[in-house]
Amino acid sequence: MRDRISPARRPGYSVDTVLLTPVGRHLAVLLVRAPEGSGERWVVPWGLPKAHDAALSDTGARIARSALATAPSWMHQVGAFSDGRRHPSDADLTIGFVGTVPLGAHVAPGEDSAWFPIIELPPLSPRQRAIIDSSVALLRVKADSAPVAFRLLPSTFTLSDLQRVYEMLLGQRLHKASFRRALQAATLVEPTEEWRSEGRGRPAQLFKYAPRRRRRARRGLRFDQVHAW
Amino acid sequence: MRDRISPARRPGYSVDTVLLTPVGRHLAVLLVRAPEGSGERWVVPWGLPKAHDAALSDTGARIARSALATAPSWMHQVGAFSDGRRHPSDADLTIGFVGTVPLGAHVAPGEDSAWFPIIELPPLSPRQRAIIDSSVALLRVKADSAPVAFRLLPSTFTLSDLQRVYEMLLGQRLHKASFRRALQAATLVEPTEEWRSEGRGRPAQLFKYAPRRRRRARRGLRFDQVHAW
DNA sequence: TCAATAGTGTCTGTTAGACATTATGGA
DNA sequence: TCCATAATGTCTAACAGACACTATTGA
Repeated sequence: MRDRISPARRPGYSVDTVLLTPVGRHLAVLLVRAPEGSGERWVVPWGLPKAHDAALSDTGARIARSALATAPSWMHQVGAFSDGRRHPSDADLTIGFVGTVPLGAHVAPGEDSAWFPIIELPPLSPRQRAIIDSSVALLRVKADSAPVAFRLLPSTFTLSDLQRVYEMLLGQRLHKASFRRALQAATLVEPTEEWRSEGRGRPAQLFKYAPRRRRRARRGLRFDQVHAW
Repeated sequence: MRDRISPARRPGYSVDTVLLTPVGRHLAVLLVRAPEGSGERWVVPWGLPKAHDAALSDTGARIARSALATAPSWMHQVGAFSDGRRHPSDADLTIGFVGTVPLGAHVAPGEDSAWFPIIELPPLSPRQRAIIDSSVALLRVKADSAPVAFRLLPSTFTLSDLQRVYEMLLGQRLHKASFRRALQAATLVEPTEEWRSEGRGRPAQLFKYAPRRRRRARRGLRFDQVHAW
């Protein structure tokens, strides 16, 4: 029993955008306040396709820009979702997108939106919850196949910033010396002339993303990870 | 009510199933003959959702079973596709699924369907081509995070079979001794009492998939892979 | 001065890849 | 017999992780 809206008027599909940015040691997702009496108090920014959206990604980008007042640094489709009963839209089908916002680049969200660490999400509709989970999983998968980590950082950053981003993407702490050695070997970053001092401790040199050469194939073979499907 | 497609309205979305099985040293995809005059001669098995499909995956599973005359050993959604002009259906939107068929488990396809190695695909609609490419990419990503490789093999197999499957998923040749050492460490397989002789050479022992314990976290960190988005 | 963070050098156990060797069948 | 494939043992260079140490700031 879905909402009593004339079936002919029911939208074909809706689009959700899961926007992620680093906050502290965790990823955070942008949620917007839901209208009163809609079941949940917070929802993922969503919308419906419009005639001038040539591609699916145009719809996602439009919704993201509207929620952020700026464009995300990266977006990717997560998939189509139909299970789970409630969704803010009445659509049977929702296409999910994940987007990134660089560290510190988000304007302070107003009263109608807020960044929630993914380990402390408020109650959400089952479908939106599933889309968020898939979005984080996708970002984590992309972390070691493409430098999506740098989309979560501004154009210059400290190596400690970068390590924290990798740690939140990989979900585990990393060894500092090993991290920097691997980074050196990968020639992904270049130092700048700038330094940044934050509170106590020695100031850190700022680096920029500057991939120089293709890495050679990974050494070896792994039968790792969970066995779950 | 979704199955009642009024003639005036185009269907909301179609579902494509990309079914993959090992053939020789490459993955092959099942294609079915297209009706005369439809633009292409071969198409990926596809269909439209029906009322009794509770979830998206039900539609995909139904289409796959119909094309195979059996159920695939594994299925996963690939995503939603809308770009590319032509598609066998008239739908603006296509949800793609990828499925696996174990080595040798496919019945000889009749005149109306055939397995094509993914390196020698016939002309296809742009959208279906994109869905195939994404399906293969998804399977390759899953190869080292879950033992999807075993879904491409029958219940017992030789270690050379397994290595060939990993090679087609990873897209590179592997070192035999290293492969077996890593496999041993992963405790993913157990030997059976059976042996199989194929042509010349020493007969190979048959193994079965029997994961015994969780692997410990991967050692180290990689900044590998391509930098392309 | 102490505390905190940045950054680097060295050592060691692990291991991926190379190579060699034996085993066992078919042609 | 020759050849092809299976299966395994050994060696070595590479390297992840541990540890220690210096450097440089703010409190």
